[in-house]
Amino acid sequence: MPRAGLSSQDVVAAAAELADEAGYQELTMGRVAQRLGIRTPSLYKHVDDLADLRRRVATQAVTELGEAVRDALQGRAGLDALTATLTTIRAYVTVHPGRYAATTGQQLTDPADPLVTATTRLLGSIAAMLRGYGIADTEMNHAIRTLRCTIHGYAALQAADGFQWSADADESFGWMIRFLDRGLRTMCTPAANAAG
Amino acid sequence: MPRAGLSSQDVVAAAAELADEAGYQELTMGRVAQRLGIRTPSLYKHVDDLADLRRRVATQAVTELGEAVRDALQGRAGLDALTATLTTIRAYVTVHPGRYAATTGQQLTDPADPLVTATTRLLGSIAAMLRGYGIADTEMNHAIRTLRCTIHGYAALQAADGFQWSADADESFGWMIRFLDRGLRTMCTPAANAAG
DNA sequence: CCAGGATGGCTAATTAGATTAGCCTTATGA
DNA sequence: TCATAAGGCTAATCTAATTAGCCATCCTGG
Repeated sequence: MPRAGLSSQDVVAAAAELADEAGYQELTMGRVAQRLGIRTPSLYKHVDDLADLRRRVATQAVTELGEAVRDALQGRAGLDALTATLTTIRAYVTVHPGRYAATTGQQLTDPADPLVTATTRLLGSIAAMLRGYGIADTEMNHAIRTLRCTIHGYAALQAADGFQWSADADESFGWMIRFLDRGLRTMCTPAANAAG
Repeated sequence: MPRAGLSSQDVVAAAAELADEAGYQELTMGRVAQRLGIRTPSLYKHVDDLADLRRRVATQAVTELGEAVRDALQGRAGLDALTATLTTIRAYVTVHPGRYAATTGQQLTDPADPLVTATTRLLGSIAAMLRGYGIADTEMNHAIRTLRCTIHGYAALQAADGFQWSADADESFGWMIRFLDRGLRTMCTPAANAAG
């Protein structure tokens, strides 16, 4: 019988597509194997187990997202860069809800973990974007974490049920961007800090 | 043999405690039954299935959170109210990570669903808090959604791994509150809106 | 007090899904 | 050419959810 000749990458790719198409809860060893045209136990030649597969899908998602954001930031600064970042992330999660869902709930403990590396890279792009706002180095960590919460919250809610937010979801998205922009601009003026 | 005499509430309460203590991924029918001193199939006299149990835990979490926030907002306004809201939510998620984890990934489609009702109530408290900032009615939905994303993002990350954020997690939390406060204050001044 | 249904527990059995053990063929490369 | 690693397979095991059906307890009305 002809050999399929799969790599771990192929398995993860199939799993990612399945999660996007059928929902993250449908990401099972059986369905991934079926999609690849092999029997379930054969998957274990390529991934350790289901937890490993899920984590690899999450890693792929954060990696792709990081690359998309990095590309989107080319030549942009300030509000333009912020808008590009959030728009890119929204587009990614809309197209790949299953992949993003794989990232939620993952632990980020081991520094050598590829998922941690990918996350660090993505946060690095966000840091670069923030630098254009003149955020002081001492406050950079706080700003990154704050933005990360908002972005992750938006993405997680979007991935979970795509927002029921009736017709004005786009307006709310735009409002959120302006809100973040104003917050960043007022947080980095000495006067505003003194006033706080 | 003596009857345990359990109600659905008892089962959900046991499940919620288990999720907090052992982690959401350990929330299984078997472990809940064990904790209640009954056999697994007996649980089905009180809940439909595991998905139902998970959803009930999520509903309890959002309900408790809504009540805590409502209480914390008594007699407060502006930055004081914002701080109280976020501090309350952070405290809740720290004590009850498993319950909060149950809320992530739940669909909010059916308006008659208790989880949707509880979520609406919680968002209502946040709306009341925002009203103190003088947010225009036309922008209230945008503001609520934006704040919801930040809060959910923070809570989800906190519930997932409790933040690795070294020692200055408290400072970042304070920074985030000030950031939101400034954003809300500048978003509701006509001058700022005209400038944007 | 007693019949009788509803309730809430149980055991046994089924199902689905993950995982492991061990076989066997293909591909590869000394 | 043949030894061997890699990658597929079947069969079996294990865990967890779920269903079927039994039986004791409880409560209620006569």
